[in-house]
Amino acid sequence: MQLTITQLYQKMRRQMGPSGWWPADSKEEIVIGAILIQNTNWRNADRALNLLRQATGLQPDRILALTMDQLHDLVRPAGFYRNKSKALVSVLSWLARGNYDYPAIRQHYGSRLRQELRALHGVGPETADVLLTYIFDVPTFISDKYARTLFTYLGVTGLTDYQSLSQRCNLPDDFTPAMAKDFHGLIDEFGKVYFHPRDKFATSFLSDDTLAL
DNA sequence: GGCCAGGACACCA
DNA sequence: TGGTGTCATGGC
Repeated sequence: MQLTITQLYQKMRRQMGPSGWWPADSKEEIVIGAILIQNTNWRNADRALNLLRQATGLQPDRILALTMDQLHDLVRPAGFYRNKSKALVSVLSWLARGNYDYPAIRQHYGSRLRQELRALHGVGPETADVLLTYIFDVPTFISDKYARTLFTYLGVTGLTDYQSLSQRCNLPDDFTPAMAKDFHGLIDEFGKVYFHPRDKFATSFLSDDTLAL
């Protein structure tokens, strides 16, 4: 069957249930996790997250009070620890300037919020969209590797990099923040189950479907 | 022992 | 404006 974005979301939601994404106890934990997870498996990112939790309770001001050597040691298990430490400092100190008042920050920057996020060190196109969706409640389609693989699986061609899909896929206006969060979670959970390195296109409940963008 | 994981950036032409 | 190299760890 030929599906729209909304129909695809509904079908995945029916088959898989709520994704529960992003699993975290606070928005600050999501911000930190979004940086630690970059190009890294969750096991390693979670190790670093737990080291940071033990050391600081994941309180941004306590993280910003660490020396760079201390931060490096905590972030190390996640890999790219120099880059990620620098990214944590740049993003958390920017949020600190807004007193971690996310609605107020969103209000202040308005439609320029994404470009402000992109200007922070360590925030590329994907992390910016993750922060928009999960921190600022701006429903955004996150065209990460799993999304591109899924959409290719559904017959969409030419999805070579992040922006190739990002430019073509906007969420319908009726997508709420909760739906956007859930949709991304479902896409990534689907990818983990059905897209293995050796068998990228396993049989699934979407095998007979195509997608219309 | 190579490949990969919920990317981003510096450098270069 | 794009293409390529680098950043790092741990599991399989």
